[in-house]
Amino acid sequence: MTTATESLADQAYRRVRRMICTAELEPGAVISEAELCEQLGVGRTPVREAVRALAAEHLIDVYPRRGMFVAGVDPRDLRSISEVREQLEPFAARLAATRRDEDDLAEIDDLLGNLAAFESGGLEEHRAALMELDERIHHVVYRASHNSYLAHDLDSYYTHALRIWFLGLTKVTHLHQAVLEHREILQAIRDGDAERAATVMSKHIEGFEAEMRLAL
Amino acid sequence: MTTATESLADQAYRRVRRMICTAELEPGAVISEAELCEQLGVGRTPVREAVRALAAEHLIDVYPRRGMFVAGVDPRDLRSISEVREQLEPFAARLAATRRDEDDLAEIDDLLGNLAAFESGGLEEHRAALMELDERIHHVVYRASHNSYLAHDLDSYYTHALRIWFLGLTKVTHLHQAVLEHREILQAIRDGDAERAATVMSKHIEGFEAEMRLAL
DNA sequence: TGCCCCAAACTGGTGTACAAGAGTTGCAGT
DNA sequence: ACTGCAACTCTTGTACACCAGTTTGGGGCA
Repeated sequence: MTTATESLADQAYRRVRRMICTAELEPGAVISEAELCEQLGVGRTPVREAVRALAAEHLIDVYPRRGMFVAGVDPRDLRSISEVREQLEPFAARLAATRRDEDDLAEIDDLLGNLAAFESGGLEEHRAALMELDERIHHVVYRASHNSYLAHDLDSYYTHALRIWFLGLTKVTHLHQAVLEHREILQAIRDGDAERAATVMSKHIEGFEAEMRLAL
Repeated sequence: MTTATESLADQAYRRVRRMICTAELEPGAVISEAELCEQLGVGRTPVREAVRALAAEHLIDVYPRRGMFVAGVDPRDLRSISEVREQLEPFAARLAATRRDEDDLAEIDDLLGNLAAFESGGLEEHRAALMELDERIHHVVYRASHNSYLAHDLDSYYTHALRIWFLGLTKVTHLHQAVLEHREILQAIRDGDAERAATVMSKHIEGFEAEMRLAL
């Protein structure tokens, strides 16, 4: 073993971020360092580090000497986030279509296979699996863009989008259409069709915002 | 004083970031927590927090249990950063041209005045002042875009670009042209000419990358 | 003389104690 | 009954002590 034990701070960061973006910690909820400490079974330093990192991503609002709260999300935030994503996601898709290497293509083919399996079976009952698939698809695009700065930013935005998704998934319609779009994006990237990849990704992001706007 | 005492961690962050992007701390230099502690006169916690934040921005590479080093900068980084900036800066300029409010316009007029003063006088000897002006100009664009997420990301990229600028300013030519472009950008935003603002900003960013690529 | 191993020193990672500010609550005075 | 002040308590901010892992250099052995 290469002691692949990621630091407690990283673990804490991931767990808290997951709690926040799955709405297990609702917007406005108080974040108590002490509470997180015993909940995660670690000391204050890792918890503090995780919380600071989340604050830097605007997932937590910290009021010095008063308390820390899960950031609220209002339509303006949705608009701001979607605005940037509408620029960056299609751009990443365009880059991915021109730069994908063998590893990327292998991952893309694997994901296309998973998508096919989903399309034959029912969709609605596999919501969790579908969300995971969505995440994998977006991340392979980020990775295939071969621009680590872009990938990092898009990952951060994806987290925000995911949270909004969880908050507004009273009724998630158009799942089938979303799946189709994903397939089209992956195929375009695989085929090296940059323009089509960008166009479909653009529609995908815009559709997401429109749907979330209704649910919010 | 309104006891505007920002936390020691924030102060440390700013100071170290400045040290890095002015190349006072050269790429590859070791970052010693203990050394920074006595240098800044604060404890390890604020220093650690600052360093972690800088690591999150890719300005510092941290190898656990081995040491921390100022991140190197190679042409690939320049390309990656410029790629994203070429997307986001013109977009921000476009937004700014349509959303600027009274405060933004006041700041823009002030900056246009400063620019005029620079154009009449010599440029070369006021390098520091010109850089500060450049920073203020970019930041007013970010602010006028009225998208805090976009502004935050662009600020981070601006820091990287500034560092590259410092590293490669053996001979900074075309200063006059850069000043002209700045003026044109500000005027376009003031006039609400979104397309022109985006176009000029685009050229500005591309020109920056081309020049830095030569110097690197 | 060259190689290997062990130990010391330095690094960051973690936990905890203390300090300081903000909010709240209760008491006293009007 | 209401208002103002003061002390309390809960929060985060800071400093420091301790721990684990990595590096490195010196000494012993082949």
